[in-house]
Amino acid sequence: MDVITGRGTPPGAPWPRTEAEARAVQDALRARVERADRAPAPGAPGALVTGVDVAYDDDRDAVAAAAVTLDAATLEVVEQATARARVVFPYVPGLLAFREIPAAADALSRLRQRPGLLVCDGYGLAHPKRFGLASHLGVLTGVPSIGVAKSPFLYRHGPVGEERGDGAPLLDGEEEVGRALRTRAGVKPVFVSVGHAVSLPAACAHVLALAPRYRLPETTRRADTLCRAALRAAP
DNA sequence: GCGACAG
DNA sequence: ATCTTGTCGC
Repeated sequence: MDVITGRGTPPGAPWPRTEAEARAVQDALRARVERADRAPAPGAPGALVTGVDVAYDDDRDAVAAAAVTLDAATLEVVEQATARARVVFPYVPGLLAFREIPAAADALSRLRQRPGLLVCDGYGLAHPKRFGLASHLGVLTGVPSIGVAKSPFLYRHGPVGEERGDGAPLLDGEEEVGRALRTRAGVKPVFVSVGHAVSLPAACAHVLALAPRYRLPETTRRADTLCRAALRAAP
């Protein structure tokens, strides 16, 4: 698919190397997040949903990314791609995108079909600058995106019902920035936030449709397994 | 200034 | 993210 980042670097400007440069990029791109929902309906037959994940080996300075596209209705794999690269940015809370996107965009660019939705590991609008990894990847590709995280990051939430589908607002003070969503009865919830061109209710519906059995969406499970395999594949 | 902090 | 075995439970 077409990724305007080409091999992972935005056109015109080199990838940020310092925290200050990275924060400036977030400030510049945040206005490009679309609010209107143009993602396919959750579980829509034939709709394509792509999970993206990245694995690291800091000792070998290596990263591997994977993009796995599933049919939204059957959750079967339609196509998948991987990419390997060097670590270009350290992990800094709030700047995760600058560490993950170069390799992730490379893997995405190797997909033949453009998906209707991207599912990222981490957050979108639930971010200090309201521009987390999911929003960043959504804006760069133009594809609607959501973020599904495994921990609440900087945010708080009230009690979440014990049944699958129960949820509670993720709050930054008074502002709702996402949702703690139970995908499996009695299991720790996941933390969903809007990335780009998707509403929060729709994002939650997508997550539930993508996670019929396990805590995490099948998209992220598949992408996680694949990028780990790709990392150890080529020493 | 110090601690917390998606992956 | 990653270092790591067995074990409890559906």
